[in-house]
Amino acid sequence: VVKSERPRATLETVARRAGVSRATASRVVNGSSTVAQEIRESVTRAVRELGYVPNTAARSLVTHRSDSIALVLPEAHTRVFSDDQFFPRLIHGVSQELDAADKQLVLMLATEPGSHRRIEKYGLAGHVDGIIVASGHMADPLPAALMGTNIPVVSNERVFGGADIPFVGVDAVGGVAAAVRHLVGSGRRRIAHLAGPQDMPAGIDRLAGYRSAMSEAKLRQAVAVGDFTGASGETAMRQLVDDDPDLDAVVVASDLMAHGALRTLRKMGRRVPDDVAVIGFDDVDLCLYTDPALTTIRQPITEMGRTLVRQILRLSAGEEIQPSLVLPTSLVLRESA
Amino acid sequence: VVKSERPRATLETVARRAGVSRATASRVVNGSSTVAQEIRESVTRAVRELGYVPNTAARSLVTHRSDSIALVLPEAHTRVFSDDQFFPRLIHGVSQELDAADKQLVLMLATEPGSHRRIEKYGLAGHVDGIIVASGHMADPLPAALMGTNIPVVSNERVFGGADIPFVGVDAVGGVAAAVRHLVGSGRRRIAHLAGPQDMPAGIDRLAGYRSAMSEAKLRQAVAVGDFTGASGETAMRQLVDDDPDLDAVVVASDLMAHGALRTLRKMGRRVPDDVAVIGFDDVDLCLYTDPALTTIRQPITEMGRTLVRQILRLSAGEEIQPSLVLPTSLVLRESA
DNA sequence: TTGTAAGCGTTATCAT
DNA sequence: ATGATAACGCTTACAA
Repeated sequence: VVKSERPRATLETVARRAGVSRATASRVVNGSSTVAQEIRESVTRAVRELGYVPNTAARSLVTHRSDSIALVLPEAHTRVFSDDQFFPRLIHGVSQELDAADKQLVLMLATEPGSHRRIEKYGLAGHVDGIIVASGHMADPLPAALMGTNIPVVSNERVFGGADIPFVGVDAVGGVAAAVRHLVGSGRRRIAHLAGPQDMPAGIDRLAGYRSAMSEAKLRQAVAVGDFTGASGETAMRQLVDDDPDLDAVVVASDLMAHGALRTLRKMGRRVPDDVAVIGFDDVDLCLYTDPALTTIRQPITEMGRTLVRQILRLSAGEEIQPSLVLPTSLVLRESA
Repeated sequence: VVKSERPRATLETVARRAGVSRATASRVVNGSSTVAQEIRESVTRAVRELGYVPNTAARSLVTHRSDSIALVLPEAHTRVFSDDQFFPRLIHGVSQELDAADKQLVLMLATEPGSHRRIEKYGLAGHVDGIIVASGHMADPLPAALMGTNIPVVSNERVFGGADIPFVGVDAVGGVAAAVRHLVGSGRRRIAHLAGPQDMPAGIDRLAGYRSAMSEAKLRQAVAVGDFTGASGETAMRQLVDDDPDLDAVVVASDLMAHGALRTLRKMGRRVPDDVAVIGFDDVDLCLYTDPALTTIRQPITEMGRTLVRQILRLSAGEEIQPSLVLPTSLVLRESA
């Protein structure tokens, strides 16, 4: 098969073939309403016959838009490349919505401080119409830096420190509180929390939800901190049991840690849920396969990705948006609680 | 804080400030060697002071390069959004290497046939300098279609049907064969294979490795087919045991399926590895946390991503490349075999 | 070694 | 409703 190296059709070619000016051809391509039906058709035909596709470089040179959105993910962030599926699900949602809007997705993994400058520069350069930053730790300098450039930015977490970036989050506080209430409702009283890192909103909010529901129920609080990994879940769980051998429930800040907690509980001879009820957070596939199947707090990651895109698109279109949107979480009941 | 809305610096601005022509400024920015030291410095200074960043649209309009590479992933592909980590790891490797080359990563999820045309068109439009397709099934029409456009394409799997696309794969055949030999070497004789889908190279090759090593060892073969998910691993394992209650080992085509197989074996009262040895494929995080920890065949996904990028970059630079590269797999011994 | 000037393929302004 | 024409910001012959 010989490749047909026929030079790519340009608007000029299309115009000539349709017997109109380049301007008119452009109007048709961009769906302007001020073009005669007849002419519109002949241009459309020329486009089809020539296999014309607009040159985006030329287009964005004049429109100052790129029709692409950057998604920036902190590479080092524990959760990103572990198997908690946050990353793939987020991308999935973002990609879906971007597709629908016919925009491109530019993915940037931020190796901690190294590529920050590169990303900032890229944003500045106007190569993208907007940036979605999936921030990890609070006080991550990147989001604020990005806000400095006058390109639209949204985040998946509220970010402290100077800039307040519009964000789309999930109601972790409410989710954990609901989980605690569920436990209280089923008679549990010595309910501990296996928390995530306290320098990330994801860790902080879940703890806050626990504290609020526990003090509301006037129960004594017990907290151990992990780093969202399975291994940390194992050790933190051991500590929790050592501190209070009579504990009868634990709400864990991630499913991976909950999985670790389950292992520890088995090793320590506690039956789940009979002796100790366990509730995770995230709702990853693994929940179905733990023994027993893990009750968990589900957060709608894919939906978050979609919403994030809708927000950044509005922003880049110059519209006003709500500074924050919080998506609901839900308790998924399985066997462990 | 008032945003300084000072218009973005252009090459013109830089040139004027440095007291040179636009052409010379361009030369400095692009690292041409034919510029006097002194001038180079003053331009560099102007660039810094003005915060100049080249406009890529303008640049690619004239150079016909975009300095970006597309990574196309089949969205529907079971493995992509399950938790086998193929997807994140591949992206990780791709991103790393692209960063190093200062190229952008454009991510496209291909909703099965829907967005194929869109992607093909995008490639055709020359918006990217090259495309990496992570093909799922063989006979996926997309890779071949992309080969039709004269933009460079590489894949992670060999693809049949017409076009032969340069690819970077992993030695699944050798990996599984090595696993079988390991089992034979430790005295196992009734070794079954829990295979993956037979319309994907990933499923086919692993089975081929099994068959080759088994016939070499002159052992009777037993195969059941799953779809790479944990649930399918459970049912296929049950079938395998029902067919041969005395089986003493199983090589599974994915860790997720192996996890399912482990559950079934426990339910059926088989001890692992005492009664039945189990070996998985992939080496996901989960392997450390199964009970017992899963021995598995590790494939270097991240490295594959990096290599894929190196190949596509060469191709887009007009260099010749080897039509195929196969990365080694390795057996990771844990407790299950 | 440096400058001049001609594009690259669009969109957008302004006439007509 | 349509057509000239001037940008958009850059690279690259070609001249000097």
